[in-house]
Amino acid sequence: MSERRQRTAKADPAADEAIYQAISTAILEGRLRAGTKLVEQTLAAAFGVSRERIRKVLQRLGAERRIEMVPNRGARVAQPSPGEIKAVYEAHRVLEAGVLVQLARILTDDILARLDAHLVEERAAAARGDRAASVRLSGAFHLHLVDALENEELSRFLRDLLSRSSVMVSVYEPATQSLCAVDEHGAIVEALRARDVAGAIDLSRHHFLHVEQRLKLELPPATAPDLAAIFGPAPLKP
Amino acid sequence: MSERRQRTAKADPAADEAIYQAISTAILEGRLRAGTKLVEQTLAAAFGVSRERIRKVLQRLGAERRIEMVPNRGARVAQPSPGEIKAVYEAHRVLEAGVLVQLARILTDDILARLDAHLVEERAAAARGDRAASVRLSGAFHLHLVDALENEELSRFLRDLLSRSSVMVSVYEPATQSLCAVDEHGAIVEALRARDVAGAIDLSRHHFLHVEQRLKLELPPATAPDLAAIFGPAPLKP
DNA sequence: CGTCGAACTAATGTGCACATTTTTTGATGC
DNA sequence: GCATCAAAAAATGTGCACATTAGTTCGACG
Repeated sequence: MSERRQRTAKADPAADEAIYQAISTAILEGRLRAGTKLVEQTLAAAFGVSRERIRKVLQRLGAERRIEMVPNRGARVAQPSPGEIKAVYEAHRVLEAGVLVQLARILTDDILARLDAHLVEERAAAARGDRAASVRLSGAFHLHLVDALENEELSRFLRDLLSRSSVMVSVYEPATQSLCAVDEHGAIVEALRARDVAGAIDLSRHHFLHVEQRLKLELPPATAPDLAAIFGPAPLKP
Repeated sequence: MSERRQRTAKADPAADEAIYQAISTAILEGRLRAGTKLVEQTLAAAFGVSRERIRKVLQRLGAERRIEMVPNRGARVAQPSPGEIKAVYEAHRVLEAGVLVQLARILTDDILARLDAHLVEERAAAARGDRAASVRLSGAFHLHLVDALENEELSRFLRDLLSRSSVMVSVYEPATQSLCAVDEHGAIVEALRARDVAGAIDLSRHHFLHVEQRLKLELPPATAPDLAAIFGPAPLKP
């Protein structure tokens, strides 16, 4: 009960993850606007940890292209250009085409059943107007497609793309988040069930084009220097 | 000319890259066997830099899955299981299927001309028996396919897969590296020229299956603890 | 009055010392 | 002789101090 603080943080691996999640969801939910400077010392004070801890988290976010890091100039929340956004969506579209080709080869009733179950869930969320769940499940549908291949590499890549496109949606369409029409998802599953690969790819392609169209590609300057009190005075020790 | 060493390394960004390249190529060329422990202090002494520099490089290699990092237990050269290797090749195959679908849509004479030029180069290397060039150009062919889409995300992902599969080849087939038959590459280009997407995908698929078959999937235990004198006493300051 | 420049401030990069954890070695008891 | 445990040695993780560099402000000169 002495005032003596222990010198080291006892090597707590959960703290890193907690800080990562906090910043990550703050970016996702738009509480940290695109272009906002992320000052290490400020974040360290906000979370009540040392600067090195923050530094590692920022490096990880930088590797995931969620934030942009310039040597000697710090880190900023990524502000993807319309071209980069287009590239991410195109990459997703191209990948899913390959996934559909392979999926048609190994398709089992079990996989179809899981996709159907997901569609039921997704339609239910849409029916009761649960927008948050709809957005989440909409992304999960595409994740289900790759996960069915049971390939860690492909799943990881898609997760990476999804996390980045989520940020983009929050950047370019803060209020009304675009979500995939459930009919389009259902149509893709039906084409798969009929082993119609070309049809499924076409549906997937138009599906993504719809999503891209729905994004209004206008750049809000929005580099308002927010204070890092977004995370509260001491979010880790409430 | 004084003996006084400056305290900091002047923030030399090239040093990090040099160390990264040195370790990277050492893994690639098999001088660092799979499973070899990479001790920070030993590497720091070998390169004549501080331990933190090494630490950053190892973290980068770990993010690329070139080495395996376990908390509190250090880093080892990645020793991918046969399952992981299969996953990487499958991921490459699935991705290339999607690439071929898109490539057929946007195909121009210019792209075909560049692919033809590459095939000429590749055949020349094979004809003169230049094994090293053949291996390099063989990987470059697949890189040319994605690069034709001019999508940074897809190119990055393929580069990642290629660097990992290169390691695997050096692990599982140290002496006679398998290389893609140039005829198969040429056949893919011909199918593309005829806009035969299904045919191109089939050719690509069988092409990868051939490569996979050529890899003898036997695990050499090979965790011989090599000394880090592989890099010489002071490779950065010869 | 505007512009260039130098000092000042603030933020990032890095080496170092120390704590913690893991691994090895040696000794003792069964 | 082998297994178990403890102590030592080694290796990793982390906070801190300081150097370096970008950004800012104030002053002087054209």
